[in-house]
Amino acid sequence: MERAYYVTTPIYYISGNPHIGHAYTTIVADVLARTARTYRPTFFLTGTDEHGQKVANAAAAARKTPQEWCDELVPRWKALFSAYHVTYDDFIRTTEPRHVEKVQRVFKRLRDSGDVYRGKYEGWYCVNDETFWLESKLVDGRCPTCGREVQWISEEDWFFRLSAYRDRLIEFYERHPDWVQPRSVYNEMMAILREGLEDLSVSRTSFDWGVPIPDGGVIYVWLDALLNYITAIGWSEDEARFRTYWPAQTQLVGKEIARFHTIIWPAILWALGEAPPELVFAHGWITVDGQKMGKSLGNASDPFALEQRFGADAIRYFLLREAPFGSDFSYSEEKIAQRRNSDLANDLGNLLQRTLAMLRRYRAGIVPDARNPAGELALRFAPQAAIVRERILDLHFREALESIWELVTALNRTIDERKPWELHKAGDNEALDAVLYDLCEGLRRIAILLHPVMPERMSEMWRQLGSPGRIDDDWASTLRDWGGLPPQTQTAPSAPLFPKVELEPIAAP
RNA sequence: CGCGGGGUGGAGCAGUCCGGUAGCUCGUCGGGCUCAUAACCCGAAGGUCGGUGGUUCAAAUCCACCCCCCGCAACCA
Repeated sequence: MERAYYVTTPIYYISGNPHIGHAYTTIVADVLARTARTYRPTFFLTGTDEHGQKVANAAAAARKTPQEWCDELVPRWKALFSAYHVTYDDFIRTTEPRHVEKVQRVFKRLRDSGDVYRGKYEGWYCVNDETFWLESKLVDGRCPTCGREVQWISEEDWFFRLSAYRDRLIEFYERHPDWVQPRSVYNEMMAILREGLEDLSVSRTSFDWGVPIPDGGVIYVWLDALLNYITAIGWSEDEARFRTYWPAQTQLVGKEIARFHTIIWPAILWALGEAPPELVFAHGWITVDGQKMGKSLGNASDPFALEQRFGADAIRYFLLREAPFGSDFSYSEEKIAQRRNSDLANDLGNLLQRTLAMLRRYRAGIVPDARNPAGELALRFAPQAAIVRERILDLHFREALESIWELVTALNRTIDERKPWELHKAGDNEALDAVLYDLCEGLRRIAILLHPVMPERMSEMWRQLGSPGRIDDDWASTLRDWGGLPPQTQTAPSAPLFPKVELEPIAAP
């Protein structure tokens, strides 16, 4: 048995409603988790980041307490993930006692070890970004990232000795050139490391919505937030469980928070005597028609509306198929519609339909007994499971889907070449049975391979094929022999898997 | 000297780190098929890989300079 697979998303900062970007990261993590579950123990964590001044401000503006505000918003995230068939194993909220008490324990431990010390901090602080800025970085006296006004803050703070870990970080980066991906982010982080690191202020006294420090103030929200990845799996509480999952295999983050996860996070872990995650992957952003998402673009990016229109599975497919994972990519409803119609309806859905139609017409919908493990298709499919799994877990989703689509095309081509209708007319039952069996078994395998990406629609495909067993069982058993679909299986054709959707009418110029 | 992303057949994109026949999807054109969601299969046309110079036997890929586009307007992943 391989070591457990632990995958995390960032925990989402709930200062507003979720949007498609939140869905994106979480869907990616779900695909990884579902794939990993087909062969090894897996744990998939997501959650919400609920402390900090920005949340306190948002709550105050809504005339609610911060806790009320969070309690009302969290269900929207859970509803979003549910709408997109996300199967997280745990959803952690940073306001939960199980998290808060461990964060305090971390703080105490770091204080005892000297990694956190008392010092005075003066500097410019951006409330919105929860970040201190050097005067030289300010743009016209404003925050260089968000353009808002910054405040001069002078306070006694606790500091994390981040600078002490710089050399170790550089060495670690050099020894593990793939630990931060994609390459562009690795290079950027390495540049930051070479420039030098300052110690990090890890306490706040100007507001109180955070994890309390015993002698006053609250813990800096980023320190609080980062720790979720270990508090959720029992750090300092359930040693066996913690050792099962840590270090995480894959931590997904957006590129704007890469620095926290690839510089501060490993340093904190080292200070605690723990190893850094094996991989931090910083993905790009979704843009709308090449522009950043914005209110002015209407509700186009409302993930609930998108789900209603195209279906969760089609969007999951689109997000993974459209662009190489890591880079920014432009999405539009038109592109989603095109992918859905072309790849899902025409290539895949239609393949299922035509196969089951022929089976019903020629064989009363019953799978014939004609397994041929040495046939061309069987050989073609044999190596694919391993390839697909490897590509997915390497986060090469597009390549994984392309290799599955080669199989879809192979089945469509098979129909054209072996012409079941002619075999039927000629009364060549043996050849007809053989091709029908190959098609059904091929489809069953495609359903299994695509299940992590499109869990709901592939379960429906599985049902129409009449396949016994679980679609999400261990691939080692479901994909072992060309013959997993038992002869005499009664198929159950029904409505098209992916009905075509109308393309958006082109707006008049 | 602000930061970042990008310029590859009509459109959208891979390939660039680790130089060696320029690939994919859509579209177009031609052909095939009739089982199927007017779907499917085969073939073809179409590219001086933003520009200039350099390194090299060989450059989309490495180096230098230059040009152009986009984002950095909070539903920030």
